[in-house]
Amino acid sequence: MSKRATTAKDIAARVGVSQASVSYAFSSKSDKRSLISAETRARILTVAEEIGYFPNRTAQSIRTGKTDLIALWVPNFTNSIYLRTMRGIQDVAGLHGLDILVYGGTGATGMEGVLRSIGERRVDGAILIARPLEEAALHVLKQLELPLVTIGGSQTYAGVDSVLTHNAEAFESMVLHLAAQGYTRIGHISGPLNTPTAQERFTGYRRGLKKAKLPFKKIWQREGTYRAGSAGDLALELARLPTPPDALVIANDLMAIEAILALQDAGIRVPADLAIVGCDDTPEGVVVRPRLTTIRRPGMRAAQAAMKLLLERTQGFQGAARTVWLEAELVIRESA
Amino acid sequence: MSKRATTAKDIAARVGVSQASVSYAFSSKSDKRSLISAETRARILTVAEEIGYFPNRTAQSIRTGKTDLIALWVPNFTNSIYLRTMRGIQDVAGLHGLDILVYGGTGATGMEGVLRSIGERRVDGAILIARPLEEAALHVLKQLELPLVTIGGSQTYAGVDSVLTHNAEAFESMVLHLAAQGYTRIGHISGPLNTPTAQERFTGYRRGLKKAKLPFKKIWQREGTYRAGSAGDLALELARLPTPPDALVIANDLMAIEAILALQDAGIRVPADLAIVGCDDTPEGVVVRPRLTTIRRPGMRAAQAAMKLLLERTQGFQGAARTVWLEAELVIRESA
DNA sequence: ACGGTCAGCTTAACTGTATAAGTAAAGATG
DNA sequence: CATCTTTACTTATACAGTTAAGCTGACCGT
Repeated sequence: MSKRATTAKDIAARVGVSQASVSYAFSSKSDKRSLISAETRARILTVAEEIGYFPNRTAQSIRTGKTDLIALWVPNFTNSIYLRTMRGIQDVAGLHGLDILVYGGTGATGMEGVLRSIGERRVDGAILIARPLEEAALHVLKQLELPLVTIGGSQTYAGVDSVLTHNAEAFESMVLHLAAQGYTRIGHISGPLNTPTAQERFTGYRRGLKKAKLPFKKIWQREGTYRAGSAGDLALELARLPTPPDALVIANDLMAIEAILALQDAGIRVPADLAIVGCDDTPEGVVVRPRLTTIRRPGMRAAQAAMKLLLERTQGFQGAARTVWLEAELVIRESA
Repeated sequence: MSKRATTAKDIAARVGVSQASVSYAFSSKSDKRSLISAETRARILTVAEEIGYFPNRTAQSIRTGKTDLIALWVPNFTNSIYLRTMRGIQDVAGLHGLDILVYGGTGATGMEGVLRSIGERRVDGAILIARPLEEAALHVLKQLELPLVTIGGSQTYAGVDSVLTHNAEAFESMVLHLAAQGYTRIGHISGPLNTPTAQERFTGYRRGLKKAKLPFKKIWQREGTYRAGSAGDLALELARLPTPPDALVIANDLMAIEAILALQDAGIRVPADLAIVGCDDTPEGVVVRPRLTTIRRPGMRAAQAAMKLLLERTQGFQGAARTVWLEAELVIRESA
């Protein structure tokens, strides 16, 4: 908004009509009453084109009460599944004329700053990807009476629509897949067990063992961080046990790949000596040798489901909070 | 904006002051005139907190002429360098109270839709990452008289601030590095040669050969796509030449990794038989064995530089268009 | 010829905020 | 003690649009 942007009034003056007519020219949705003649409309649009005039969406918002903006709050996005989801949300949003305000991590001003901004901007809705919500944050968001959808995180919140993936089931299936391949000593490296996702995956792993009638041995289980750095050592620890596991279900691809590389560096063959599976289907999984067998969460479909929930709310749906469950998919490659 | 959001007027009524006082309470920047007493201000803020009131930024914008919004137009973000840059921009923007509208690819409504939206939203500025701009798009953007910064793309546009990376120099250095390692038959797989980036990298490669006094052989050069799918075959073609190159400079990591994997599948050792280097420093490069030697473009610093240019413009700087050049960095790992 | 309808405009009243200008009371100054 | 400041408000207007309501003239049927 360098100098002074051209306004509807400018166009009106130039064409010789009232400002209201300019507004009608741009919004004419063949309504009940006749609002403007095709001729006048054409004259207005022509001049607008020449001058380079667009209606000011900000001014529109203040009158109509809609911003056509949705807030998207993502974790420090490095994980490609969030990227898929972001893309999906963008695509659907684009189809509905919505633009996206992206908030990353806790931003420069912290969680509170993000919430404040979301509130001040009067967005039409918000989507939170894989964000564990603290009580205080949830309270603020609810007070905004904002259509709100969470994606992932293995958790729902009272009164909030959410899209979740059947993670436990996927891990269960993965264990059954391993069992079917003949693996019998299946270990696990989890995420931080104070997070719901890590718990859920752990649960799925144990349910899988039970269904496959395989033993759960605490000694074959380790708690990791989901992050880079420690999974290699944990995998080596397990591999060097007197009775080592013959397969390892690892809670995400990042750790799984670290494990593969560390094992190989130590001369342990994957999957011959120790099979490895991960979860997330990151691009790196296709590059490691052996290619990583993993679980693909439906990022794109989650995005679409979330947008559907959100749009229904913005269009007035008032019912109770809903939860959409999506299936994850096994991607069988070479590491198990 | 479900029902009717609470407004400054509501707060005013509740506290028993005028709407203007509420406005002053929120904006009081110890200015020249005394605008509101600390006492009244506290009462107002307390009530606002209770009700959960935030000033409506949309309404503020229309009055002040600033949206505190910047548009960020990124390619179909799958490449991690764009992620680094996005993160960097977010961080800096956050520090200045700016929120980010993200537009991806050409959006659902195409390039025109994106431009229209940027225009209508009256953003305070726009940053375009690695977007080759068509004449028409550039025209529209200029007509908006919008602070505009491009990042990457090896191209500048008249009147537009830009941040570029010394790509040619980096490729030149890389060739010199290879020469220093004793490689003498250095080939190249480029990106699509109708793009400026691909040309620039090609140029750097040739300049490197010249400086190292090594021959450029057309037969050791192939044109790739930057995308997945073809680089493996091209690398194999080169490797099977009667006199094959002993090192390959490849225009990006994605193709370089494909090349490594394809060569290894064919029993060709990397780097013993054929060394490979890439460009971008993607996370996959750390996962391939041998680890990929590559060029790291300064995504974070590019973001910071771009924000600096943009902020200067939004704060009124009117000078001629500037170009900031950044150095890329060699990341020497194992593949060469 | 005359009231009625309706298309096609204009006028005016909003939207939520910032801010200039006005005002009443208290405090400072001579 | 009268006057001038200063403080702390209120009132009113502007921002750039939307939209209800009013107005005008052309066309219509009777």
